[in-house]
Amino acid sequence: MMKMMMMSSPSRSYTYINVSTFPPGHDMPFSPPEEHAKTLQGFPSMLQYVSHFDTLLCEDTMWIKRKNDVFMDTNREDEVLKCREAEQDCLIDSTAEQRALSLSLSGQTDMEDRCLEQVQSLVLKEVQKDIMTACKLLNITSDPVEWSSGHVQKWLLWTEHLYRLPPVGTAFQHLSGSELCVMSEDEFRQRCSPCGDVLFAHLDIWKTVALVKNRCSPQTSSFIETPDDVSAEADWSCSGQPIHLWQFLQELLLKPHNYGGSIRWLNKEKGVFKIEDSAHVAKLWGIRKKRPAMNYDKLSRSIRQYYKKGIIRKPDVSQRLVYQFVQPV
DNA sequence: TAGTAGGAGAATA
DNA sequence: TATTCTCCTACTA
Repeated sequence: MMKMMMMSSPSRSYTYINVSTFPPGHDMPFSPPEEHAKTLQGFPSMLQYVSHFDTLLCEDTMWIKRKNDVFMDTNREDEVLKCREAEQDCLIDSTAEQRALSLSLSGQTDMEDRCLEQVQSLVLKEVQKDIMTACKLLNITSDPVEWSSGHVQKWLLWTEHLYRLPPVGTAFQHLSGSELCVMSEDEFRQRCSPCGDVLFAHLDIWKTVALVKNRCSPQTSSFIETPDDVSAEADWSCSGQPIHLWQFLQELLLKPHNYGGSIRWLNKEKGVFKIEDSAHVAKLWGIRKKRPAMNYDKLSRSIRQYYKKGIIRKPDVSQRLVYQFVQPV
């Protein structure tokens, strides 16, 4: 697993998962090495540094670094619990070893490697899900090598908005995905000094996942898609159908760890949702539909068109920015 | 000021 | 042709 995750880049590779919380008592004053801070520039503020597993713990993100090779984070509750359990086990075992002074250093390393592999497996699954969602929303393939220059621009805009990066402008204009993929981190920095390294890291995640996916057949892989995931992927990667606004909103709502700050359920059973960041949701919709002039005024007008069609309505008690799917999701 | 509501015509797939 | 975009006016919180 470790080898597979390292293969994508000649320098190093990254993957990530978001973690909303972390077990109390494991917090340590944050003092990341300089190269970590550099690589993590543009991501959520880093608050703490946990040395076990060489883990960087941020406000809502856990970054795990191992031998300069892998970054990870997650915020799915179930994955978080498993990550915690895996890490807790290692912490407990590690303490016992120190007290007993009976296990060799190599044995401890093996155990840590096993735990790390468990976490990595969860991480990769999570990353794949996120990438599938992004592909569906952007209507692009998951392998950056296959992207046209238009796809590259969509991905750049998307990443820029998702991670609140400074505008990339025309730094990567007219570049195809294959051209983008052979560029070094230095070239990224030269083209886009404020966030080139961050974009390089994100592209590297996509490249890594595409590489792992291509190398592992569904029969032999322990972490590639479940049957449901496969059908979901087929649905988004091959359909090419224009997406409707109500579908787009539902997809954002299905990824609360990515878009919870912009749109969230108030009552999922009744289909009631609230747009928290109207400008951001409109921007995302504009990117998806290649309508750079999209704003909330226009998006809300489109939502109101659904009133007559019986797709979306205002809830019984009308509130600003709150809507309700007539057919609960 | 920002959001809501809806009419009307244009653009797009 | 259906859907969405765009622009508009009027109104509300």
